[in-house]
Amino acid sequence: MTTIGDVAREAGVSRSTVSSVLTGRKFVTPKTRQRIEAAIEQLQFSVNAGARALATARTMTIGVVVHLHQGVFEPALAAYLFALSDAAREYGYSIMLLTDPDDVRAVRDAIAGRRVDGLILLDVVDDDPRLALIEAKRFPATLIGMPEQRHGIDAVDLDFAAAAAMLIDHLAEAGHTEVMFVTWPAALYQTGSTYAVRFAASARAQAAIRRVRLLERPVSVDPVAAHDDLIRLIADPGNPRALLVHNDTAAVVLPAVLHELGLRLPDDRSVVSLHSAELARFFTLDITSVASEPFAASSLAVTLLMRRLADPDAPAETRLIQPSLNLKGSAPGVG
Amino acid sequence: MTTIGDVAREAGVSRSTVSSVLTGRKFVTPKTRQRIEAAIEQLQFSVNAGARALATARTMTIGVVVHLHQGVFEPALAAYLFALSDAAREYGYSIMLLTDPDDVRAVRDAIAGRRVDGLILLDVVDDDPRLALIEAKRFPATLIGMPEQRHGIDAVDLDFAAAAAMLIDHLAEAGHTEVMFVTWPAALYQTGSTYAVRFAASARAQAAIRRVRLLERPVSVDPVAAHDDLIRLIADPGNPRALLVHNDTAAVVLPAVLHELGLRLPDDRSVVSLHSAELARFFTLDITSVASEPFAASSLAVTLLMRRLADPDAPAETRLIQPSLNLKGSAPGVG
DNA sequence: CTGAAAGCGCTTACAG
DNA sequence: CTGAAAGCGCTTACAG
Repeated sequence: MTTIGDVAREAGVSRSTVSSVLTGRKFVTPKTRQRIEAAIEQLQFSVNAGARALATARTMTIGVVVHLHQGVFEPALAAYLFALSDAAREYGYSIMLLTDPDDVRAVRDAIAGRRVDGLILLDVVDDDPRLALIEAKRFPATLIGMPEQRHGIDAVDLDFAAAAAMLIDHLAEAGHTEVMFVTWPAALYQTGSTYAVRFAASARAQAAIRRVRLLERPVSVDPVAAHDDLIRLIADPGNPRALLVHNDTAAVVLPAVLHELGLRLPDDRSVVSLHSAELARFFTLDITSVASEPFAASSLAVTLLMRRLADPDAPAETRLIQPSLNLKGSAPGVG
Repeated sequence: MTTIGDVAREAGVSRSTVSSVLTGRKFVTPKTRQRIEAAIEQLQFSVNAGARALATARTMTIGVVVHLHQGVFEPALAAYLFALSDAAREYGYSIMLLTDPDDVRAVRDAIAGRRVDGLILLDVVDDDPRLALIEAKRFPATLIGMPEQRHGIDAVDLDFAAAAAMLIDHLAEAGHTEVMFVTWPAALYQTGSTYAVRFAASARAQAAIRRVRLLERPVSVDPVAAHDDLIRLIADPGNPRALLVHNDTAAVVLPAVLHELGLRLPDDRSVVSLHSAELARFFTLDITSVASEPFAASSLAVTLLMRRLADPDAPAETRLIQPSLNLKGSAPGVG
């Protein structure tokens, strides 16, 4: 491999001068600069990122911690990863994937090994043990998710509370007084998955305000089991004909279930849902919904992290992304 | 941050001795080893991965190049990324995501910057310009995909030719003499996406052997457009009632299309498909199929790369993963 | 404006 | 078995 020393020799200057043109942080006369650039070109030189990282104490990489705990809808994650990588590249940063199933260890090792300048955490839960660790080390990080206790860490997320309220309103305005709330499995709420918890709490509150009776019905995230759950729930004449869905698998499986039961939207059932727009695209879901915003959330998360890297002492920021309602024909009528 | 020097001082030994216990490549007497380990524990020391990388010339990270070109079914990629990350971790390696839309630059920069020890390329195409680059630099890499010209680079992939033959056989044995081959958009074949090309070529060859007439019909990868394409194709009475599908979007959209047309499997149509098992799970696709094997392919790719890192001069390996037929009720009858 | 020197935090021959 | 020294490829004060 050719090093900065080779370039210096070729250009007949010192290594520091080469470094100056590399970093662009010092003025170099056009003449010698050109000689150096020619040498770089000729030797096909490119700086060793690791060596630079050691010298500058900046790795120019961001660790993305993905904890594939139960109930996470894996296909939706790709959108976040690509969006994060694209956003990071805008700032010259790369993404390192941190997928150790022991998520605390993933964070501890990443910080200890100094392989990344900062962390972005996906799937944050309430009482997330990783947060105290990050806080203690004062390590730059931003959360995608909004736990109750943020430990002074920057966080960004869709405003799930607003989303739930919007969807309840939509059903209420269509005249529904009873709604079946298709939820994630109970386990997900118990782990304290922040978006699930916030969405549910807000749905309940808004339902109370709108005098809508809300019947909560958990559905599996395993597609086959979800299918069976939904068949049972929807076929049960005792259950409301309006559905509020917050469960990606259920949203995906729902069209097939309705088909099997010979039901049509919005004539036989009214459905509103919260799911990712990408998902809706691929599954051609024709359901009035609020879309989660992987792209917006990811790019905002990177922005916050960059700000944090620039100013470690800035006050912690919390940013909620405003949801928007995506109207389809799945819920205009009264069930 | 605490360094190896702090540990050495604390334990009353030299830095090299600390390093010896860290790397485990030299014998250290149990007594001093214990002192050192105690110091490490007490100071919460952890080696700086970047510094080690510089000293050893091994970064312990693998670059995964993902080129999101048109026609790639994004949700399926997550499975590969997680599988790669898990497999890499088994060997102590991490994954760096390389998503520069300029895929040649992605590879060039990764190699030049020495940020990774090796590369894994997803979505390799025929005449892939990245391959010559890798070959020229003799950089360790393995392809997930099987281009005609492998440039001496290790490669692993599902045996798409065998898969196509299996599926054609299945339809032929059910008595079909005409099959509509639902393909990817023409553009994907033109870019030379190796799996698409190999699958199609083998499907044609096997169809000829089995005296099956194959009508190739491209379908969009955009869900909405795919839906319309399929409605049109399937509703056309001139088209065969047996379908061979190689297009993830089409496979996903198909159930809804059949539903809309009031058609049932296998009574009205026979369908076989090639798509990922993960996809089938999430979409509850009930279609006789050959599954692509993201997990097997990823873990084999990492294994090959590790072998390559250990022995840069080993002859190039090419590994095809044998597909298996996953029988569902979608195609037993004669259409 | 340019260069010599020290340093980033490790590892690895090489002496002893 | 342990330590002093050199080196990995950079950057960055500091002189000049």
